[in-house]
Order: sequence, then structure tokens, then C-alpha cells
Amino acid sequence: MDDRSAIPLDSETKVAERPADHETELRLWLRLLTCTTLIEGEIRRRLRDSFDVTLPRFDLLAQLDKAPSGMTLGELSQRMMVSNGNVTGLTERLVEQGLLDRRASPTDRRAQIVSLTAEGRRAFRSMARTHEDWIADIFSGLSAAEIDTLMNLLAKTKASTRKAVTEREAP
Amino acid sequence: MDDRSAIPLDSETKVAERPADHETELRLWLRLLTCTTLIEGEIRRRLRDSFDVTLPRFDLLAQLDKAPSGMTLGELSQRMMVSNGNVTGLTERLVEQGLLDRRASPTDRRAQIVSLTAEGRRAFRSMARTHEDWIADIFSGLSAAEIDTLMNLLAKTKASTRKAVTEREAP
DNA sequence: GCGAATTACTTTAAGCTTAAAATAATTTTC
DNA sequence: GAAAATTATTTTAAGCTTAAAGTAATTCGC
Repeated sequence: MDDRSAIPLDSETKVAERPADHETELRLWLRLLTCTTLIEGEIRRRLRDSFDVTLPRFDLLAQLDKAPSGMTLGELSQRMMVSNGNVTGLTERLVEQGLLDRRASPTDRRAQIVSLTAEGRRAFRSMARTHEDWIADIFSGLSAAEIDTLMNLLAKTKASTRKAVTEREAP
Repeated sequence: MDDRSAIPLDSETKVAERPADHETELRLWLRLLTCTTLIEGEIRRRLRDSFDVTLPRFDLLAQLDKAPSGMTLGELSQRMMVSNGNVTGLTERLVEQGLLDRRASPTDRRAQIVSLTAEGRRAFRSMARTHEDWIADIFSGLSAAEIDTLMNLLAKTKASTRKAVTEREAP
């Protein structure tokens, strides 16, 4: 007999039938997803209304702002956790908009290095200041201690996820 | 002279220069986003590899599984937190796939009610069981207590976000 | 060095997603 | 009960996103 279901997690009378229902984890995942969707949607809306920029473009600019000498497309794609083709398209539009510079790598003729133009940097910095205030506003219902705890638990979640992914890839 | 670096992180002696840098909240948001992106990507990949289904379709089926008598498109769009047009398209494809039924509302001629077909219900239930195990696996690095704390902090985050959104809409 | 494997990127096709405008039906207001 | 406002949905155009296939350059193995 499988007695795992007899462990009094929240429930009282789990019958043997179903091995172990991981409803708790599922609810956690749904809540995590809801939070992110909610915040992401709000930020997307504000970026569009205030600066007429999309969130993916803002994200790309943010990555480049952290790398003054630029970055290859592959590096961008890794840091943004999106596909290569995605970065190709985003970059094209931002170059066209005059916010990005694109040049061939001096050491590798396959690679392209993109970096912010002066205008791109100026535009991003200006948006970033407001963006930071929005985020602070959104999290203002949490105390410093709660933010700290949340940070740590999310770090654990990230580690746990990576482990699950890795172990499945190389079993 | 730039004395920002001399200011203790959350001190109250904010010098005039830079009002308040909310770097902590920004880092929290980025971490939250990373977690979700990581998990979402993995689940999307597994759903495709194992069941040849997309995540949005799975999500729509999940909503309908919870409403045995069906739901209007508008209700679906609200619960899934996506646009109306999005639901229109997803529904079309799922009806075409034979997983959804779609009928006019008897009380409101503008509205359509969609519900799972027998096949749709069977297909979803089968996928859902595996899906739940994946989620449990992904969160397996967290203890029950940690999961509980995380749940509560995310509830707070959600509430704080809704407050920020609402107050901006109706100031 | 030479062929094989890998790497960086682009292209393609399909699907997802949104905002905004349009359509049609219902409800509210006077 | 007619006009005005709201609601439910669809359509449209633009952009995002991915997986998979393709191209070109580099590195590896010998």
C-alpha cells in the first residue's frame, strides 16, 4: 500500500488511489505565473504609453547598457533567454530605429557585435529611471525583510529548476 | 563629488542628488522573471515533445476542465489574462482539433460558450497528470515550509501589484 | 592541413499576442 | 421606447517567439 497519501499535508482523508498529488506545487507555479504575468503586462503597458517602446526592445537595450563595449548576438540571446532568430529580428528593428550599432567582429567573421548608439544610451537611461520607480511602486507592499526572503526563495527555485532541467538533459 | 556609493543601502539619510535608487526591487523583479521564464520554457518544451501541444492551448484546456458546463470566451480571456482576440484564435484551433465544443449562449446572442469535448477532457486529464509531476520535480529543491512561505510572499506580491495598477487607473 | 564537427547567425513557417477598430447585441438612461 | 452607453466578440495589422533548416566561418581531431 502506498501510504504517502496518508501524510496529512493539508488534507484529511486522501484515499490510496492516487499516488501523490502535487497540488501544492502546482498552485505555487500558477501563483508565480500570475504574479509575473500581472507585472509584465503592467510594465509593457506603461512602456508603450509613456515611451512608445515594447518590452522586448527595452530588455535588449537594458542588456546592452550593461556592456559598454557591446556584445555578440549570441551572447544577447543567451542573456535574454530567447532564441537566436528572435534577437536577429529585434536587433534589426532597433538598428533601423537608430538606437543600436552593429559591426562585424574583428576576430570572428561569423559574429556581429551590437552596441548602443549615443541616442540609444540616452533613450534607455531616461526610460530606465522611470522604469525603476514603477517596479519599486509595484513591490511597495512588501517590507525589506520580505523582499529579502523572496529573493532567497526565488534563488532556490531557480537552482531547483536548473537542476530539474539538467538532470533531464543528461540523465 | 558623487557620494551615492557612501550611502548605506536602505538608510534614511537620502541625499538630494539621487532620490532613491530602488535597485533591490529591480533585482527582485528580474529574478522573478527569470524563474518564470525558465520554468515556462521547460514546460513548453516538454508539452511539445511529449504531447505535441502548445502551452497556451494547454492553459485554455485547463481552464475549461475546471468548468464542466463551459464558459464564455470573455470569461476565458479574463481567467487566462490574455486579450479577447487571442482567445478567439486559440479557440478556433482547438475546435478544429476536436478538443472543444462551441455553442451560442441561450441567454445572450452575443456570447459563445465553449466547453471540452469528451476527447478534449480525456486528452487534457492525461496530460495534466504528467504535467503535475513535472512541476513537482521542478520545485523539488524546496521544502514544504519554503513552498508555504513562497506562496504567501507571492500572494502579497500579487496584492501589491494589483494595488499599484488600480491606483494608477483611478488616482 | 584536411575532413568533420561545431559555432554564429539568418531565414522560414507557424503560431502566439496585443492594441485598436469594427460589428452586433444588450442594457441603461431619459 | 428611442438614443446612448456598454458589452461580447471578431477582425486587422504589427510585432514577438519558437523550432527547424540553411549558410558561412571556425575549431577539432588526426
